[in-house]
Amino acid sequence: MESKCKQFRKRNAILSCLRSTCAHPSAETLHEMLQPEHPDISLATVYRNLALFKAQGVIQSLGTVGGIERFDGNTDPHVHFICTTCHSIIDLPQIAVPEQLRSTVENATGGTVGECQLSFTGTCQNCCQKEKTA
Amino acid sequence: MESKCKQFRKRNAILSCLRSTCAHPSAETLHEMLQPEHPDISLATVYRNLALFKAQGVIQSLGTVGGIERFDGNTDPHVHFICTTCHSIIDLPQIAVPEQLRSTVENATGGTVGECQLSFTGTCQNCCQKEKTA
DNA sequence: AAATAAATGAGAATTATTCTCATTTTCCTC
DNA sequence: GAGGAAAATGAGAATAATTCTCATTTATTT
Repeated sequence: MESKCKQFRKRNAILSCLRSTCAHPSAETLHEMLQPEHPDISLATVYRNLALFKAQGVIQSLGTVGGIERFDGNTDPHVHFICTTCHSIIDLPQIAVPEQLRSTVENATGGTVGECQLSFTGTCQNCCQKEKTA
Repeated sequence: MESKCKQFRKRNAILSCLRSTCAHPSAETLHEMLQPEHPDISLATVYRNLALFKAQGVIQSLGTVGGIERFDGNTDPHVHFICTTCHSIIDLPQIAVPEQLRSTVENATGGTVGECQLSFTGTCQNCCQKEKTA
C-alpha cells in the first residue's frame, strides 16, 4: 500500500509525520514516531531533512525547549504556549500577531523580516494540578 | 577602587556586565567582555550565575540563536529582531505585546503564564547591504 | 579564631546535533 | 531497459555548547 512513486518516500514520511501531530516534536521524538512504519529511517536522516525543510520554509523551528530543538509542521502564523515544567507545547490559534508589525519592524531596523514568533511560557494545566496535589 | 563589600563581587560583575550591553550576549561572549576587568572569572561561573539569574527572573533568556543561548539583562517586556545571517539581536522598544493576552492564554490553556516573548527573524540592515554589494 | 556554608576554577563529562564516507536509491540519457 | 551521474541515506565518529565534579577559596556565623 505504498505510494507508487518511490521518490522521496522517506523524506515525505518525515514531513507527513511532523504535519500529522500537534505535539511539536524534537528530531528524536519524530524518529521514534516514525519507527513503527519506517524502522529503516535513521536519526541522521531525520535531522538532515528537518534542516532542509526549515531552509525551504515548509516547516518551522520553535527553538530549543529544555535544550532540545522543537519543530512545527504548521506554518500558518500562530502562537504557542510552552510549559517550562513538562516541556509540552500547545498551539494558540485564537491569537495572531498583527501582520502590519512586519513593516513596523522593517522600518525600525532597516532590515527585512522573514517570520515572527510569539510564545508564552508558563505552567500547563496538567503540571499546575500536579503541583497542587504534591 | 573596589566596592567595600566583597560579597558577590563576581556575581554582581556578571549581572552588571549583562545589563550594560544591548548586544544580548552568549555566556561565552559575556565571559570575554568580563576579561579585561575580571580575568579571574571562569566560564563555568558565568554559566552558573546566568542560570541562577534566570531562575530568579532577574534576567531573560532569548533562547538559542545559531545553536548558542543568548541572554538579556533587560526584563522590561520588549520585542526582538534577530538577524539570521550575523546573529545580531536588536531591541524593538516601540512594539509591545498587549498585557491582556496573558489572561487570554491562561483561559485558553488552563495553565499559568509566566512570560511571553515576541521575536522577528530576518536580515539586518548591515547584512542586507552586504548581500547587495556581493 | 574555628567551623560551617556558599561560591568558584579547572577541566572532565554529557549530549544534542552535525559531519564523514561508503552504500543505496533515484534520475537522466541513450 | 542498461549505464552512469547525482542525490539521499545509514552508521557511527566528531563537534561543541553546556553541565557537572570536586578540590580550593571565600564568606558567614558562632
